[in-house]
Amino acid sequence: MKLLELLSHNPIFARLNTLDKESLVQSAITRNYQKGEWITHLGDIWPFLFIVEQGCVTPLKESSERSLIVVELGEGEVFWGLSFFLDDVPMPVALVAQEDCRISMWLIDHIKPLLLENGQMSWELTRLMVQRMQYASDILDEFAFQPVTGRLARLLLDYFGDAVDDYVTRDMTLDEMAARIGTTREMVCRQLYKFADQGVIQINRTEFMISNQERLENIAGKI
Amino acid sequence: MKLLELLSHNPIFARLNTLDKESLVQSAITRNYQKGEWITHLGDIWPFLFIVEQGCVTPLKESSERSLIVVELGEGEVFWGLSFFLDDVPMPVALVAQEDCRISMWLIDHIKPLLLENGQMSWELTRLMVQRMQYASDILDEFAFQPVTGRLARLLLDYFGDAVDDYVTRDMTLDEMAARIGTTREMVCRQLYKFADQGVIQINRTEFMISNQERLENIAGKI
DNA sequence: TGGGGTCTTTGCTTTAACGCAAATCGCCGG
DNA sequence: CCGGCGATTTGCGTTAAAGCAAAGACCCCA
Repeated sequence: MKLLELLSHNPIFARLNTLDKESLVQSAITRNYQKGEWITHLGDIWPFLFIVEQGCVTPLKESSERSLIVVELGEGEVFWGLSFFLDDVPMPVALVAQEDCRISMWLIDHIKPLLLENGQMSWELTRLMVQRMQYASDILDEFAFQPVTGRLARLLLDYFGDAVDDYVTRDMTLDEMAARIGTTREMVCRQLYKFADQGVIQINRTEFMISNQERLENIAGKI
Repeated sequence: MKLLELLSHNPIFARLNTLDKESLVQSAITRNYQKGEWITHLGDIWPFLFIVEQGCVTPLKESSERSLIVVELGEGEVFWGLSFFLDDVPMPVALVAQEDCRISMWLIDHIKPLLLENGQMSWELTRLMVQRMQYASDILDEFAFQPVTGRLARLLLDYFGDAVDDYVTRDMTLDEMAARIGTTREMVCRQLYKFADQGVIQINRTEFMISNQERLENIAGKI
């Protein structure tokens, strides 16, 4: 989809008049990234707001040992570096291209005037932020109250939701699952086979299915 | 401090004209709460934005077993229920009066027109949200990457920062510390005495001091 | 001054999570 | 078809965290 069209479909930009939108298209810095490429690193001062034009970007947290995939940003989704809004605040996540992708980004100077002029745009941005907070809050809940078992159950439901009573290929590596729930590949593997022993899922080296969705939800939902 | 004065000192409301501010004071719902009283519960639909007039409010997360104190809101600080912005989204935290306190709150109808009219106000609200996100992100970092040891070290530094080489009374219970770092009172107690064994802090039943700040920061900072 | 209630401390036990290393499997290119 | 590479699986040992229970210590108030 073309950038102008993407903007028109995004709640934040949709209500802008055509002139403003076209001016945004003009001032956008558009870049392509290859799968696995780093768009920016954790700790960088990266004062941009961007929209994913194509592909998929994942913000991820990193420590010396492990990394944690926080979310996936697909086509049309908007994200920002904190220093877009607050001077000199470093990125709390790195941004990595999950697949080949293209993003368009802006510096504050091109966006702020629009926000100040346009109450509806500010309002929609605020709402997006509230949604993100809700999401972050859910993640924190899981880490604070749920053991690995529960977090993995939730991941399986979210990611393999259409594998209920139906084999699908395992298209996420153990390492990736581990990164999404904050543990190690070995733990994930063991826990998967423990689920299998309990009859909740069926699994082999390459395929996977959920055989007892209700029970899996039960394991995931004990918050 | 009087409500009007508080508004004038808060970045979000400061730039409003006097008339708008006075109208806000008029439309505010002001309530007093006693220490320990619940302002709202987790999961409630609570569509208010509020400012703390007096005292201290703590948002806290709860599961069946444990609770987690996320932050403290002191005089002049602003907070909101998610359903202030997004219909029917439940509270991700409960709100409890940490001390006797008074808060003034508004429904969306009294605030949204101001936000739409007043770009500067929207902008400041957005900035506040970004700050809160940064804070939330730090908390998540700790839970994802730091063991109890590290989280406790950080808490001691944040909360007893002025107890460096100087005894202070232990004015936070073990249960409260545990709730702030997501563990149990026994763990906190044991870990405190482990720190003492290592010479990092000194502690007895009623008093406490940090005897080796640098080392404590080192323990806290291994992210 | 004594008793109840709350908070702290500690020993013991159990469980969850982790780390390392070896074995195994599946796939891809030659 | 073979070899190699990366991903998966599993066994084993270790550490971190939690749970339970009992023993102290402190404070408040009658």
